[in-house]
Amino acid sequence: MSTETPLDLKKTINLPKTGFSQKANLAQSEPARLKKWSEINLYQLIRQARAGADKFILHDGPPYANADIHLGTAMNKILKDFVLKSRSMMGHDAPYVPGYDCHGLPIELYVDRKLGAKKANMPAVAIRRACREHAAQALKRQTRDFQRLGILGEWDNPYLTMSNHYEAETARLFGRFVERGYVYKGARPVYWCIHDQTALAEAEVEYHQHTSPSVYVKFPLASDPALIDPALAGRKVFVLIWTTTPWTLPANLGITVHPDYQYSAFENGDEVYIVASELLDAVVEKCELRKGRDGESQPPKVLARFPGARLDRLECRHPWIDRRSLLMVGEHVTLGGEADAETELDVKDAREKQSSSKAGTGAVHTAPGHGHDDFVIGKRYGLEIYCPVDHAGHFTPEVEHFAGQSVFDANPKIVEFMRERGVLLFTESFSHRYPHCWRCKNPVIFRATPQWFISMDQAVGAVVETIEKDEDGRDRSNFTENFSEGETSLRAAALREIERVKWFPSWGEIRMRNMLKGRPDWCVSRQRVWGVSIPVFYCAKCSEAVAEPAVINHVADIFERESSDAWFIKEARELLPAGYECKQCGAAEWTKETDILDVWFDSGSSSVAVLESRPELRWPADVYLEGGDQFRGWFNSSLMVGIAAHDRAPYKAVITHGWTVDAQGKEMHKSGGNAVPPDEVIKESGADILRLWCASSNYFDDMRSSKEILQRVTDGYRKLRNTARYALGNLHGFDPARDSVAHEEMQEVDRWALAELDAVIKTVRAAFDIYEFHTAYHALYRFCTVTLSARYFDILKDRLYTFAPRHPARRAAQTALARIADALARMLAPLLVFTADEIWENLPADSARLQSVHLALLPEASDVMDEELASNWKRLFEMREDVLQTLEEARIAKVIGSSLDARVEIAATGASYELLDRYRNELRYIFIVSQVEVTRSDEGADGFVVKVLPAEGAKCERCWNYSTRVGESEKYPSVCERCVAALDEIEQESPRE
RNA sequence: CGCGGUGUAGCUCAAUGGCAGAGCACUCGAUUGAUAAUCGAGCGACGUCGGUUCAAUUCCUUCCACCGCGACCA
Repeated sequence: MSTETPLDLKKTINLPKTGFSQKANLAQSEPARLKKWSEINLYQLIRQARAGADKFILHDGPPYANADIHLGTAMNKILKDFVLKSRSMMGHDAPYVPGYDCHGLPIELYVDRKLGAKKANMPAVAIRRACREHAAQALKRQTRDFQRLGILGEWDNPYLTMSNHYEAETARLFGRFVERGYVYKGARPVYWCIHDQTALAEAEVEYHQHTSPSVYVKFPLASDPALIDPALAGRKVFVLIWTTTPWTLPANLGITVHPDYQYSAFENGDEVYIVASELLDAVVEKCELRKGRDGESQPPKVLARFPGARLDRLECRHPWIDRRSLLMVGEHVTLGGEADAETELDVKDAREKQSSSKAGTGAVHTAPGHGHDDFVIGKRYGLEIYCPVDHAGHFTPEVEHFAGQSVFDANPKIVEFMRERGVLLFTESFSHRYPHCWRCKNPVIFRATPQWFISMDQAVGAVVETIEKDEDGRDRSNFTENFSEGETSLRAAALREIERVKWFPSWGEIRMRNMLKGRPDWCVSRQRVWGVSIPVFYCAKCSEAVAEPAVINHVADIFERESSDAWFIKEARELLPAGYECKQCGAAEWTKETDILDVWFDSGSSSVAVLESRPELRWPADVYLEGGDQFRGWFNSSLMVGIAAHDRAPYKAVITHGWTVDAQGKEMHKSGGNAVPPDEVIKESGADILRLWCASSNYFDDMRSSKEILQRVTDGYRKLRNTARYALGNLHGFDPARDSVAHEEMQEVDRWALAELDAVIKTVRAAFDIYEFHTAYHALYRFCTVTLSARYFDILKDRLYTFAPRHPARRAAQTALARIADALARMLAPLLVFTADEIWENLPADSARLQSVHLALLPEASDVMDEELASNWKRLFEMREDVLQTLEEARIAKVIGSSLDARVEIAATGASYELLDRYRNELRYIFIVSQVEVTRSDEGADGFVVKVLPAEGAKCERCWNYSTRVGESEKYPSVCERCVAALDEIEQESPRE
């Protein structure tokens, strides 16, 4: 007892001690924690803990059940988990039912490829079975990966768009659209392979270089040319068009010009031609149109210039068919097509190429049955969607001169025919990129075929318009008449509803509105097998189509029991109500529609199919959260279905996130080497790192990810972890129930730290409230690094380490630490699900503590704000900056090493002096020096001057502070007066043997 | 080409019509009682051309770059 060694003194220091390891080892600890959560069924425990609370419904947008997850899908789900967990911790009952989008082309194509030639002999049901299996497998893998991210939800019972109930609901919702008169059947041009005789989806088309005949053709103006310009009165006027598909000319019904471009009418012989002014020279040169009225060569003489709008709704004649060709205006018109081989050339070549390769006249030949733009503008002008080409690519009999010929074979004949007729001005071979069939590699055509539509602009009224059917695409129904924007139209309702929705970020509404304003009718039919069949029947005798809600519901009930496979297995008769007869002709023989529904119709149905069928959910959802691509996708299709079902948007709020890009902001490509695969991050660093990355970035923008960025995130994680660890370590032996100190009895710095905590709590809660997780993260991170680590903890060390364990001042610090650690765990919980729970477990023993932090609520900020304390301490820390700077200078000058070697002398005046004087006895602890001397100086109104000297006295062996009183104690000769007192106290607390 | 978004230090984020803040990274230093830690100091930025204003990173405009959606490629 009399021979105390330094080692024994060291033992009287209260160093941090905790089971919370410095090294996270997340790759191992996370799976273990997941296992534990699964064993206690944490998701259900959370639901139970919030039973009866206000619900918060985040409705999951179903990812496509095809490939494995990538960074983007991981981020999407993590953000959803942030929302769910933060809302749950704000007291809501926030159930999560994840979903999967199972039908559709990508899976069918994948299965096609896998089946290869076998597919031809397989019935549709067998192909569907293969698709179903593929989807089931993919979603199983995705589920595993999503769970690994720490996302809690009903993973054992997700919603699948291919489940019986879902398919039945999808069919019923189609019936709902029918019931409300939105559904019609019409023609629409689609990619069509004349070799395979099938429609192709966009994804099945590939572009290759192709040589087509380029032709310049003159269309005689039928309207009075004086309507364009008086100078043209009485002249023979022609509009010049250019096309590389002469075979579409028999289907020409119009010519489109740009309303704002300038057009010129110029003389060639005794004729007058109209082209875009900008292309005048190029056309004249190409077609050699330099004849004056006298037949002599001359530069083109322009008779009039006018905007394209002047031509609107005038008429031309078809160059050889007795039919009008309507002049229309459209914004899609460009000045000249370009042979686009330049992408493969270098820039210099490309520039040269570009100027010489311009072709076109600024007046676009328009065949609504053979082009998408042509279709859209044709519809706007009420033109027929005319397609005199059959499924094999042959002209139908009504096409004079060319009937029965294949369109590509007819091309040169049409060119020759036009030359003979004198309507052809010029022709040449033209190489350009042209769509080809991905399977047979033949060039494809655009061809109007019958499709099912949902009208955006009117309730059509009649269930199905009677269409003039002649087997194959030559659909003569004219659904464009009486086209008016009704109050009850889907578009009007959608535009109304989006105003009621809260958009995060706010510009989402603008984007949605622009999208809704411009979108054409929704084509919901697909000529495929992997999806929900369009539940429509045709009378075998009179072709009457039956699309009745009652019949559709009858079919849906069968789907409910047997899935939509029933449509492919059963005869029409078995699917229809018993004894159903045709209302038109009384026959009872039926055929089934072979088209399936667009997958966007599937996923759009989810709000009704899921939210209304599960007791824990409700319609509408509080929030949808997806990437910006879903404005046109799921946000849109869900809105349509919501309106059809309930006249309401299915969501109260919509959150959108950006894309995951690389460090340069470029798109990530699997092959580009810049991709950040989530599974690798998890394996190397842990899911919490991935989650923290999501939390650290502003997801409203694109989210950059790279090695360096993840390294920064990992650094940040370590700082958070160490900060928590330090708090936990100093809570060793602290029992909050027994040892807590009342707020008034704490030191000011403790109360300051708790006030700072309150501020962070407010910031974090507010940020969570508006889904700004990065704001919360940065506030928490700043709190940990600056407030805690650099300031509070550093100041606290002396008190925590050297005071007797049960000293009230030490207990006060621990009381604050306990509150801080508890609050940190709660606030970090939505973001760092694993680590926060680990912190939670290592908090001081408390019998009332919940099993998991995820069962807890966010901390509340206390209402009391001590303004004076806050401003005093703000100023004190500003002064501290100056002191630290001066200390650094002294360190460089080798006056001191550690700051405890220093004595600080401050000469202050005015308010600075008042403040320093008031905290006179605290200053050495705040500045972490051994001695502080404050004196009043006379200079200036307010300010202070810092001087650093070596500390006086000797260094206390125990607390490392310098003191002139070291050695006063006989018992503890190497120790300062503070430590003598502390050691006496320790002695009393636990007398040594 | 159209619609929408973004552009602040190497990285991630702030703020603001009046000297642009933070943390990390980097450099240097201290410490060895948060130690594969901790503390300090230093370094470092408003994409571009104009305009409005006493004053612009902030408001308007041009252009550039990047991202998404859509259209085009006759």
